Amino acid sequence: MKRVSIKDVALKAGVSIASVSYVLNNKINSRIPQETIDKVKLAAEELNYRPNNIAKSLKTQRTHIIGLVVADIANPYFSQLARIIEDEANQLGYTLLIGSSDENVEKFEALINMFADRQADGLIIAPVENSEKCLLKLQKQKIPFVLIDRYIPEIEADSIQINNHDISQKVTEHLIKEGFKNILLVAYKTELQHLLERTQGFVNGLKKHQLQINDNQILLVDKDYIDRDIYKGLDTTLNTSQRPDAVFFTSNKLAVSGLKKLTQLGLNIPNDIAVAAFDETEAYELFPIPLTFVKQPLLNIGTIAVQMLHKKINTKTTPLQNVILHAELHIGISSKKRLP
Amino acid sequence: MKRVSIKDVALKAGVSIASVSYVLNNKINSRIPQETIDKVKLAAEELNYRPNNIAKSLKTQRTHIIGLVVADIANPYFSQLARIIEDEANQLGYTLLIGSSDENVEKFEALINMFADRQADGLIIAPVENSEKCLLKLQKQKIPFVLIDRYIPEIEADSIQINNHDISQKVTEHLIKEGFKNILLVAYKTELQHLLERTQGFVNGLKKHQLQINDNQILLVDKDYIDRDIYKGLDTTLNTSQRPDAVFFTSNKLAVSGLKKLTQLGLNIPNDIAVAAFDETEAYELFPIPLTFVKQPLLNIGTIAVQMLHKKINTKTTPLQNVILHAELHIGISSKKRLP
DNA sequence: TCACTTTGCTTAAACGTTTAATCGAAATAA
DNA sequence: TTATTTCGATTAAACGTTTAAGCAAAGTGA
Repeated sequence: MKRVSIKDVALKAGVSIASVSYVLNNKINSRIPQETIDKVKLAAEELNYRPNNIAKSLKTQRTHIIGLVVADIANPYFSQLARIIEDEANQLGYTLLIGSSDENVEKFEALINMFADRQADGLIIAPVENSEKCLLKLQKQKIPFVLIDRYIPEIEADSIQINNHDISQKVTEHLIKEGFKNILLVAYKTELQHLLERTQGFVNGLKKHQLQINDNQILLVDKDYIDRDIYKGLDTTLNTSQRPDAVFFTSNKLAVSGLKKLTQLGLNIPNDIAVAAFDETEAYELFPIPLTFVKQPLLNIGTIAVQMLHKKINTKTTPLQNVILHAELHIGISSKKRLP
Repeated sequence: MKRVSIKDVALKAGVSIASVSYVLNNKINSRIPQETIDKVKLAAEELNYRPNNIAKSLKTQRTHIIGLVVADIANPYFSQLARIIEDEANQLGYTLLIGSSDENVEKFEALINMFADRQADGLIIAPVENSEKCLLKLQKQKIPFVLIDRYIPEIEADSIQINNHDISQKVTEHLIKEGFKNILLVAYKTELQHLLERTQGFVNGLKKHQLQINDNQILLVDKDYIDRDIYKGLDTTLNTSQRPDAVFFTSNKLAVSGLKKLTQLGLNIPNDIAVAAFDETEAYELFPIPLTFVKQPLLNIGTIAVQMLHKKINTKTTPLQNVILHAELHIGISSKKRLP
């Protein structure tokens, strides 16, 4: 039982395949009378015709596919974002292809190549470290893309970011205003710009309030050994004379790992140690007390990303756009100073 | 700057396009001498030739695309599973297309149609309620698929399930053995077979131990109003004379919502009320005490699903397979009887 | 009436592959 | 030498569309 093609419809309607194509695509320069239109549509209906997208794509050079490259689709941050992007993409007639890079350049490049080979109309990308050449190649190939979550200073590309520096400084100042003197920052060992900005925001927050920064006030964590590094780091730092009275985790995964450890240590939050975290995840909801966290505007990030990409796909020359969205600080109990 | 095609390679290598195709696909009936092979490969390399998958698909009727239909990619259960499936699919040379149905038949059917229109080689499907006709249609179209997580008794299809009934009965009996007398089951208001089996396992667990089941011992929740129904349900049931001393949540979302509520009510777990949950999610890790939960073999579900599908795609006549995998009961503190 | 435009529709090339069929030259066999 | 086989490669059709170009018939204006 073969698929029914435009040819079969043409035969049944008693017209040429060109006419069928024109009718079915509404490419009617007012040269096709209603009668023919009806004939064709009826035939298509009766044969239950479904257009062959592959043939269509071969001819039109459009696939109506958008590729999404995230670090890990199993990470709630990215899966929530992916869901938003999926909906918006479908809305605009695209199908979404998703790939996880694991923060690994080789995998990243393989994904990009795969999407390029599949001739995705455009890409939404959370770039990894050292992906500059790969992105440059993409630009050379004239495949439209927009960067999300992260951005690469060396690359002039459309992007959607959040105010990483400012919101981090805000978190820091919030903790300072609450009266915490010795805040520990837990961050990734990374060169990713958006994460460096979070650290910089922290540093500038301290500076602004004339607080000195000592060396072990920033705990750097290897992304591949989060639990190990955080457990060890917290163990040692909590035993120093300069024991921190607050911790600021700069990602959801760091926060989850850190909170587990603090709980295991039997520390009361915020009485023994205050906590602020980045991102929002279901996990925070089960923490015994409401957490203070930075809420990213995921809905905006996702929908704007798709819309920007859509525009780029359809009009070759769009001016470069670097959108900066604002994250919100949600203040819970975890960052409240204990009453003396 | 046009894409380089097989034609360009042929020209550069000084051979016909057929030869190029044969060489590049290793379709060599030992009729092509090494010299030509080298020539072609060199030319392809130098021109940086990338095959056009669309043209390839048009000709071969294979897309090397697998479609995955889940209820919601933002649900950790599905995003974890999706990640596993993505990796295994890539391993076998497929690209993964993901769609979320929101447990809605119309969206479900739209997704299936979209994947069919894109001529996915096969589908991995978590079917929704009332999707029978849609799945039958898929069978008629001879598109290979395997069902995961759920299954539809009316449809004879390949599937991968877990032992929902038995593991639920095991959870129930575990609670009974711990000494809990009045266990509340929190379940979805649904006809989905795998969820009914969880309830049935609970009922049979009680029966086996000669415990009677009274009406308000099962709290049915509308999936679209989880928080509302659970909050109200727990409020009322906790105020009855037959106050439950343990709760068994039959999904991760139900558990997260319920645990939030129990915490808000200031109840101590397990001293005031014991808890067991289904599925595994990051959120459980931040709950103050280790939870008792049912751990599904996600890695096996995902990899076996892809492998089964792969086999079905490549050999038209594979016997129907209904794999049943075993979930594990992880016993934490949340289901421990308080010492009297 | 004739020239020209409009209308309605068709023809045919093209998109980039795969692959069966074919073909000439060289090698082997008779 | 001639017939046959093998080797190495090519030709051309096909996959299912889109779309520029073309064409016959009808309509219009002078």
